[in-house]
Amino acid sequence: MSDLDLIIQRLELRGHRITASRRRVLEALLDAPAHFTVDDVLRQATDVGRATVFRTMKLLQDLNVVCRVMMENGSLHYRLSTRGHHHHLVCRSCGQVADFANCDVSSLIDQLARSTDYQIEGHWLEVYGRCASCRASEQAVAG
Amino acid sequence: MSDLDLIIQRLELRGHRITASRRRVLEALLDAPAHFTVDDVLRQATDVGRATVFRTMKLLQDLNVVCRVMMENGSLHYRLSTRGHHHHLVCRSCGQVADFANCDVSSLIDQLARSTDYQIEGHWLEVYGRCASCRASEQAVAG
DNA sequence: GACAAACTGAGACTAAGTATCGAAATAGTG
DNA sequence: CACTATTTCGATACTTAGTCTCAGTTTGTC
Repeated sequence: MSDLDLIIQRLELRGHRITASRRRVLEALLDAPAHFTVDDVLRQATDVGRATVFRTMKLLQDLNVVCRVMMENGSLHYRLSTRGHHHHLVCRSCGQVADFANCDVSSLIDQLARSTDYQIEGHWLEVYGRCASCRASEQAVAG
Repeated sequence: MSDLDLIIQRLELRGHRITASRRRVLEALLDAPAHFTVDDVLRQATDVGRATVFRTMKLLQDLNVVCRVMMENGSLHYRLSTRGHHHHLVCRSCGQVADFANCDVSSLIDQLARSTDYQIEGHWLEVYGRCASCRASEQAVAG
């Protein structure tokens, strides 16, 4: 079963209708690079209205089909989300985004809950840096 | 020396001019609640142009006078930043924002650097939950 | 006070997203 | 297949957050 079919199944299970527009948006997503903006989808999914693309993106977020990545400049990009809860590691040079799920924020969270008396219910973590290959090529130039 | 004077000193040290508009923006900030939007500042700092308020806010971010808090709905608020590097703990009920700096993300970061071969240079962490007093009042209603 | 550089406000513009609403498509039922 | 309730659609106007431009003003400095 293709990725497209799997997502469609997920939509159906939740009682959402499978329309031509949604199909076109999904095809655009699956065809997009690792992360993209709503505008990219708009350009790709021809003849789908602006509002519909935004609506569909929001729906897909609710269904955990896509997630948002906050870029360092504050702009939000989207990305197909594979796992459930995870975080992003964004390369400042090439923009590559890697997921990581083995996040041990939980011990931090526990400690924080104790010291602040908050009941902690969620968190958002984005990490920025430089990936191995970008570091390598920079070193080549510098040296 | 007042908070205002301290910030003005910081501006001067970096070679920025002290203008009437900047003064008005600063007064508005210092008078604002714990977190606020640019619009709040605009309303408060009368006769300062939109563009100037945005420019000043950006400048103050660079100088670490204010920092941004990402609310759970994705909107950005601003807040006077006391410490250097810190994170936010946002209460979902009352919107109160607490800082925490004793963040032990560093061990997570080290581990992540090893496993991904990224050179990690920055991170952004926001934590959401419910503060003690909101929990107490909810329990009172429920029970 | 003169001067260059920094800064300003007005307003047009962009980007990202929401609201409205009549029209069209869909899923389920007979 | 036809019917119908409901969902979804697209166009468009609007909002929010922020940027850009540019002529005019203010500042710090000499």
